[in-house]
Amino acid sequence: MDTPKSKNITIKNIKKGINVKTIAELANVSPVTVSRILRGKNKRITKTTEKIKSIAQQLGYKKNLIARSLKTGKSWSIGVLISEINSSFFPEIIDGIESVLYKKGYGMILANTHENPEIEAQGLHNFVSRQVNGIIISPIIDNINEQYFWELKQREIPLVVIDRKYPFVQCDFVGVEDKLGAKNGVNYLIKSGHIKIGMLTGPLNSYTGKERLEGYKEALMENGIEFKKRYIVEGSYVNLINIGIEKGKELIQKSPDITAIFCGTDETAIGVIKYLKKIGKKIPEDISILGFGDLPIATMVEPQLTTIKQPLYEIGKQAALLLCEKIEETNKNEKQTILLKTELIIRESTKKIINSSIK
Amino acid sequence: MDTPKSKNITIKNIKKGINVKTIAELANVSPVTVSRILRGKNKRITKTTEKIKSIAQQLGYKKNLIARSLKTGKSWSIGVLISEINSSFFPEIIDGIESVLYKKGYGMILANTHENPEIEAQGLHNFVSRQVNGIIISPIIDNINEQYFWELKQREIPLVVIDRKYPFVQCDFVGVEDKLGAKNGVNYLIKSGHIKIGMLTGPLNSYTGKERLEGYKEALMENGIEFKKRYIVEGSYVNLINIGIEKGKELIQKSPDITAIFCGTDETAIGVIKYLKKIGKKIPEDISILGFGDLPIATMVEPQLTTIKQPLYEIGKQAALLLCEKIEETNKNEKQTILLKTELIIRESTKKIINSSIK
DNA sequence: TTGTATGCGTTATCAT
DNA sequence: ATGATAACGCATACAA
Repeated sequence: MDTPKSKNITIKNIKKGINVKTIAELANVSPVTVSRILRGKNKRITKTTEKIKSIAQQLGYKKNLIARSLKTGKSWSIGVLISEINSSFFPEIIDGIESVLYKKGYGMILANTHENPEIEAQGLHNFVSRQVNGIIISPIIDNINEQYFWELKQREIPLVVIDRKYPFVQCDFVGVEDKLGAKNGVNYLIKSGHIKIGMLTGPLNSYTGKERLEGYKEALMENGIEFKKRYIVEGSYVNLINIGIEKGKELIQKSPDITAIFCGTDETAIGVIKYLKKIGKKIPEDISILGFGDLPIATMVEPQLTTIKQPLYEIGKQAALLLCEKIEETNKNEKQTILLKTELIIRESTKKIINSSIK
Repeated sequence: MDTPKSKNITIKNIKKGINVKTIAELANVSPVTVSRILRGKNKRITKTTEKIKSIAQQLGYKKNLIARSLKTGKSWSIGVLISEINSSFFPEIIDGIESVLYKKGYGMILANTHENPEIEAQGLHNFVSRQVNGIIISPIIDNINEQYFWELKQREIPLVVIDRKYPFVQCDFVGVEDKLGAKNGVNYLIKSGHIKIGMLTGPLNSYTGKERLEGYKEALMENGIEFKKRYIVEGSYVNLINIGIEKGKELIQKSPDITAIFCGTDETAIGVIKYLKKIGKKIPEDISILGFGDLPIATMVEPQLTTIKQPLYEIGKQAALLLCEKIEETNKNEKQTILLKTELIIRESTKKIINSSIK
């Protein structure tokens, strides 16, 4: 290895201030040459090539991505804005997102809105300030930050929306077939002999809440079953277990005749089961329970939950892939909607009934 | 509002290229003045102050944090490196971290090692490249990236380790009183009359796995109960439910006489319960089960889990606060270790026994 | 292949 | 309070 000729490089520089200039001085070449060689822009390997690589290695040189970003206009970072990291829903999506971004070399800046519109606005603002090359967002339910989407468009920052489709703006979207999934699930209940089927919906000001209710309605309609409002109770997406307990109670008291309940999420389903057990009902013997999501807990509880599986990891992966295509401009399509398939997972919380009045 | 005098600002500039220079030209001042005013460095409010703020507002100017970082040497970003985002453990910690960082104005760059040492090394490398001002890390179990810690020290990048203490390097650490928590839990079992207490440990090459086993041993010792190797089975930190089922079986077959099992995590506890139920055992009547963690699932399963609560959100919060102190140099202390208190949460999976041979 | 000149957007410094 | 100059670290364009 070369012993670099003594120059006026201070200890301090060696410890934390190693840059192309430092290396250039030590190697007696210009900074540009160092930059080129370290980026592999020179094809032939010469003495200088090796010398410079060796020095960089010894000094622990790491490229300054901030400086590179400023020069090249590409930050290699992606903003991910979700509503609640501390949930059983988003972490798997983030895992999927990160798996793609990591491979492509993008860094992920994560922010959490807690369903607060001001924080959402601030988060998007920060992303712009940080010059992100793209954004993945799961908008808050009461999406009132419409102007921000427009602004991102003006700045030509690609945006992919996940989970909750934004109703008023055309955008790239990745989600699941909420409506069809719900419909298939309820169809299964109907085929199992259930007619009086209750539903504990998600919040009906949310995309997924509405879609899943639609699916429920469609399944009833296609089977000639009348839709009754008293079989419906609206839930929310916070404090899910307790919502399940409360609203499950409300539903049963309003409509004690139901033989099955379709719940908008696995967690509310678990809450409902908790309540039903408490009042002495047996699941699925007395009442069948159908969840939505297939979260890990679905197999931990008893009875194990029959539910509609959402491919969370895949949502994240597809969203990140789509975003990268938009960034790299390899995908010139107009705004597109990717709906991933759901899958009905039949476990223990649902049961066929035979003595149905119609059957 | 001022109508800015017509200058040669193109539409394209207005859309995405608004910077201090653009605003300066429109306001007939120098870029420096714009910069100062937008940063609030001028105390007196003059016509120009308002004029510039108004123009910036109208044009949707957002500061370029990349450029500012390069100039000021402060990136306002923090790297967070964890082993598995898709778990019931880290998301809450991240929530705690983010709550602090958001308030202070730092962005969070998140990366996921999946317990892979190469990805961990790469992740730290990326953080350095991105000029992060600090790092929070939960190291992989077989921590072989020791040189990286040294390198970060050389670069004077503050580092806070969470959850898994790094054994060979002195570092700032935030975790919980694993040993004491485990000891208190096992003490509770002993006070409830249990003597033959099995343990399904975490991986014993991990800090937490070792500490919790230590706590178990100490509790036995202090109560004059002999430690028996055949009461111990080693688990891992992946695929936890199945590990619980498998290793629970192994433990019961090895030592059918045990009346209680202390599990290294809530999830393995749930796995163990699953297995025990399958072979017809009743919980807690036949065997008491004690978990560790108090994850949300602890109250969803049946019986609800008696467990040792780890304050996850608080771990994240304290780690972020400590990191910020180190960055802002308001905390000049040597490397410090913060151990948060655990809490024994008594629920339904444990029971007193009376016909103990000693009692 | 190598080097010179220049600029990315911002701010620190020094002067006015 | 304002402005002129320079610099952060890197990479592009052009010339040699």
